[in-house]
This record gives sequence, structure tokens and C-alpha cells, in this order.
Amino acid sequence: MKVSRAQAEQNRERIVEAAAQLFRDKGFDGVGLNELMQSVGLTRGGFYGHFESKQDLAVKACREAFSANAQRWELEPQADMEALVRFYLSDAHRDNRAQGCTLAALSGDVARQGPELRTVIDDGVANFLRALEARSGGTATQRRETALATLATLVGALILSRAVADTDLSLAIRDAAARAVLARAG
Amino acid sequence: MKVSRAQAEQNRERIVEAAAQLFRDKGFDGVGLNELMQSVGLTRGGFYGHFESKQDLAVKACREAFSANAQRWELEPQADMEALVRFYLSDAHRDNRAQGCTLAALSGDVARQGPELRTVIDDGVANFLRALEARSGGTATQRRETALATLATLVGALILSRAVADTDLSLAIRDAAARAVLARAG
DNA sequence: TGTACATCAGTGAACGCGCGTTCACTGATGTAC
DNA sequence: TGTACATCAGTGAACGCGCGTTCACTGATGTAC
Repeated sequence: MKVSRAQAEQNRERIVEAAAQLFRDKGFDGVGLNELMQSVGLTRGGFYGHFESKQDLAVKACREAFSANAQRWELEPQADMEALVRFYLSDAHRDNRAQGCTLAALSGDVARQGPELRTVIDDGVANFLRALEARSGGTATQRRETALATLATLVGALILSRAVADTDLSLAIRDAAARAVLARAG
Repeated sequence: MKVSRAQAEQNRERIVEAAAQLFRDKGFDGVGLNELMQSVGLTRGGFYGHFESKQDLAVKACREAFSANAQRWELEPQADMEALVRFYLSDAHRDNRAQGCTLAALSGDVARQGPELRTVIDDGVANFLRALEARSGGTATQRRETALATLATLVGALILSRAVADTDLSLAIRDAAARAVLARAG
């Protein structure tokens, strides 16, 4: 059945938002178009009225996911580095892949994907670096250096803390990473 | 056709070794059993004479991959932290997923897998931490703290440097991570 | 404002494909005498 | 050492399944008069 243009546009947005969460939660290969479309109350076939291909959606969903991540820090400019790190390495973030950091959720998958998707990652990295630089001390050069190292430490700690089975080890990695990052940022 | 017991055992080992490389290169879902068996000159059906399931192989292949990683540092105890970091964050390592660090290659995938495989990750993390602790300074507690933070920074930097499209950004992340890690280890 | 018709968002069956897994079979290996 | 037979590693066809994608069709929406 046909649906109003406004409704169709809203459906399209809901598909992108659902994909942004499902892909982060289960990976690109872990989510089928059938499951995706059903999660927004539509059927399989309607997908291709909105998107060229699954790959096309992956690019748009990834942008959406980064946009949602960025809003958190742009809307709370008063949150300092300690608050950012405390949240980033929290149990809540570790256990909520679907709404968490896109880099931690998808960087592993994305390295095997096409160049278009990897360019989206560049933008997401740039976003995150901006938030980290704004919360670092020193000259512009020093702040960038700190932000780059902090990015690697935070993302690595979150990915590893999700991968290990031992919950003590998971916590030890995050605690050590948090202390190292905060000591560095000054 | 039947084959000698020694040959059969050797075939089994070759499957595990091939899987250890293919899984790191393409991820668990990116490698089919057909492709895997053909890569060692056998046919699809023979797989189940050696392994219970693909999941069973994943566990064994992961152990094999960690074992190959560990040998590098155990066989070269004279390699100090700087040599380790220089290699870990090199172009060569970034571009050679198949034989590179198992944590960087599979941590993203493994977080969505069963507990048995994640336990194997614990052992791989413990291995790597041992190599890092042996190359850090201070008390045992300080060395463990340093090793944990260094682990997160190295793995995060390698994963991100593989995910981004911009080669300058890829290098900047690794350079900043290397400097941060070496400054910390003292 | 009301009617007639074109548009097109969404449906659901179908496509070919490769996946992990199973199984009857083959024939060289290993064993018993 | 030589022969007869049981074992079992590997083969290759087949299984059901879910995947991404296509398409003829439906019927409410939006438009033209």
C-alpha cells in the first residue's frame, strides 16, 4: 500500500536509525535486511525503494551513528576530559554496543569494507578527535598529539574490555587505560 | 581416499594454521569452509572428520594464532619495548592482518561470539601482557599497570590505523600512540 | 468542493547463491593370521 | 614375508536455510480538472 510522502520519509529515517543501532550491535554481516525491515514494521521488499543496496545503507547508517555519538559531547561542552573518560570506559558503555561508540563497535568490520565506508570512519575519527582536543591542555600541536594517543587508548580499551571473558580483566584494562589517559591530559 | 595417519594429522594441522591466517584476514564470517578446505588442497566434506563444527575450529584457530604471535616475542627476549612498539605499529604489521596480532584482527568479531572463544582471548591477552610487563620498568604492580594501558593503546592504534581511509591519519594515530607508550614505559 | 485518474510506497513471492552440515561411498592404509 | 580383510580419511552430491536482490502487483495518496 502507498503511504504519504511525509510518512515515507519518516520510514526511511527510521530504517537508517534502526540500522545505526543494529549494525553497531551485531556487525554489518550480523544483520539481515529482513530482520532490519521488520524491526521498523515494514517488509523486506520495501527496502529498495529507499536504498540502492545494503552497502549504501551501511554508509548512511554509519554516518547516523557517528552523528548520534557526536551530539553527546557537543551538547555537553561543560563535560571535561574526566567525565568523558569516565563515561567512555563505564560498564554501561561497554554493555551498550547499539548506542555506544561507533569506532569501538565497527572499526574491526570496516577495515574489510569498501573505501566509501572507510571515508565515513575518517569523519567519525575527526569528530572524536575534536572533542578530545577541546578537553586537552597545551598548544594546538600538543592537544592534537594528546587527542590522537587518547583516541587509540580509549577505543582499544573498550574493544578489549568487550572481547575478554574475564570480568576482572575487562575492568583492569579500563581502569589502567583511564588512569593513563587522565595522567597524560593533565 | 584414505591417507596415512601421519598425513591425516598433518592435514588437520594445516587446516588449523590456514584458518588462523584466513580468520585474521577476513573475520570468522568472511571465510567459508569450502574456501578454507580448498586452501589446503582438500574438499568440503572432509572437514567434519577433523572438527565438530566451524565454531570448534574457530577456537582452535584462535589458539594457534595467539601461539604464533607469542613466539615472536618469546624467541626474541632481547627485543626491548621500543623494538616491540616499532614493529607493532609498522606499515608492515598494519598491512599484514593474516599473520599479525590476533587481538587487533579479531577482538571486534569475538565480542559477539560464545564464551569458549572469549576465554581463548583471555589467554591471548595474558600472553601479550606478559611480553609488555617484561619490557616495562618499576615494581610488579607498576609494570602491570603500564602493560595494561600499553596493550589498550597499541591494539586501539592498530585497529584504527587499519579502519581509516586517510593514510596520513592512519600514520598520525600510530606515531602519537608510539610516543605515548614509549614515554610511559620510561 | 468533488470526481477521475496517475503516481508510487509498500507487499510478498520468487530468484540464484553460498552457507554449514550430513551421508553413502571409495579405496588406500593398517592389521590379523 | 605374503595374503585377506577391516578401518577410516577423504570425496562429492545433497540437505535445508537465510542471504541480498528483483518484480508484478496493490491500493491509498496526490493531482488535474
